[in-house]
Amino acid sequence: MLKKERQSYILHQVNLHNKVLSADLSAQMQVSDDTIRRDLQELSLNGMLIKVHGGALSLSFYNGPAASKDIYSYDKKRIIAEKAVSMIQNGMFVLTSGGTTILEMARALPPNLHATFISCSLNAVMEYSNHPHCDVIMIGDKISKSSRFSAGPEAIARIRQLKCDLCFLGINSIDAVHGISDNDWDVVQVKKAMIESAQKVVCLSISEKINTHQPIQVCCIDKIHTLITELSPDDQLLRPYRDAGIEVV
Amino acid sequence: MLKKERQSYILHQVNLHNKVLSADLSAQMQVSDDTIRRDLQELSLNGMLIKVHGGALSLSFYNGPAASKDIYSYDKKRIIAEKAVSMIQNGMFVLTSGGTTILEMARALPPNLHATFISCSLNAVMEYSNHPHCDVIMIGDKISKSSRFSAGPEAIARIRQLKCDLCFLGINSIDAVHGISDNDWDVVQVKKAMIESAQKVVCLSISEKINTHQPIQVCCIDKIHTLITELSPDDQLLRPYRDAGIEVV
DNA sequence: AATTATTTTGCGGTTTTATGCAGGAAATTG
DNA sequence: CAATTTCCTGCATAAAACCGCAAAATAATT
Repeated sequence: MLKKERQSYILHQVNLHNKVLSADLSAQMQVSDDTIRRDLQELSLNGMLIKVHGGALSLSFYNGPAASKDIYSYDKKRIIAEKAVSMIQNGMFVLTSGGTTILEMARALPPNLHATFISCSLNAVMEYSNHPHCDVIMIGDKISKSSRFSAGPEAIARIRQLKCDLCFLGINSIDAVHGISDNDWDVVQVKKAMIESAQKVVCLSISEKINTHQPIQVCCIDKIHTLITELSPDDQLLRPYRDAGIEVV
Repeated sequence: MLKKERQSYILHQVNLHNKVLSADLSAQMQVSDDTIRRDLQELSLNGMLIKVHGGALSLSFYNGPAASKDIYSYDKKRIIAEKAVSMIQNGMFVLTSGGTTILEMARALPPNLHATFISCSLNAVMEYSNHPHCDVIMIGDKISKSSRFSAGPEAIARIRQLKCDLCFLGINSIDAVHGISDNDWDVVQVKKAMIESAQKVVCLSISEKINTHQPIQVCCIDKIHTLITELSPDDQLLRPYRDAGIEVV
């Protein structure tokens, strides 16, 4: 097993479980404690994790999920949110995923809007339920803890019964070849169902995520009607998507 | 369990409850008193909390004026929560309502418990989802905004499909004649369904609510198996309930 | 291809850290 | 003020971290 390989496995484990024990790792990969210790040291030096006596902790353990980075992209998300809310009309049924961009949208809803929001995300539903007039429907199922999201066959079955006007997806990766992709199996299943249950699919993404891809495909690009980023609609980066017939806002 | 992990758990608990007892912590995490004491000492040195004889207080206790009022009934709810969690065994399926007493119970769950919690309450589900091992299932439906609760026929239908080991209800009123009653139609419908879907129904209530009633009946008293209050089980106030054959804890 | 340089790894011995335990001091409670 | 609980100090122990070195694996060079 290569050093790089080992370290990426360690990172994977640490981000998955929020912690790792040196002893576990050395047993799992059949290398000496010293090797693991040196790996953790190196990763810690590069700011990939936090080393502690006996093992290591993920960064999110201290700063909360990537605190500083989020504050940085807050403005961008705000711009996206403003563009998104302008698409929502009174009386509409709106299906949404979770994620920080969607939360920003939920906060940007005009107080006099009368619409119905449907979501699997605990955080999003919480936010929607602060709204004075909008109705909110929570889709239930087993909660996927990392993302605070109902995921499972029950949830998917419920979504399938719907046909909403709009579907807003906060996305992790989009790419003209691979379409939308993500790294969480459960989330992908739910998003797939949401896409099928809406007249119009709108993707929200900060420009950093444009032209990247992740292991699991959500859908190919022709299922998407609209793409919202913080950039100007005629930005060069968005050219491939305009050419593919997507409305870029 | 890593030292930092433990300390972060302590901090979490302190900020949640505004206070912690060393004895509770050492029991919950199965380490010696000394370890906890040293942790508290260290955290106190770093200004993360305020150490006092027997435990620690959150900083907001001194800084923020908010705390002291809550502390009074907090203690009662904490006692109730402790009694309630002791009824939960590994592997059980537990149906719960929402409300502050239930939230307190969710926070008091021992970290090593493995159980499945099912609820309609957004707040409760949020709290359960912080637990490292327990599974959490959200029942979905239209959100009743005032109480942040899924309520409606869909939710009731889902609950009807279950047969759980335990049902914990946080209740607003109980009375030997009228049984349990409440003042929110939607909440009552859901609670009714929950009662029918559990082997054992446990009511949690602070003593102030004993012998009071509200407009809408949830169920009559013989549906209840156990009543938990902050009082001693042989308190005079609870006599009528003991006589009615309810296990009073 | 052979050899040299560089990196990576494992091992023995030492130091540090984390934790529990025992006994006495201090604090809290009734 | 007596009894119980909690706190502190020092000590013991086991685990983890560290250090230096040599073997092994990899990469680079001739």
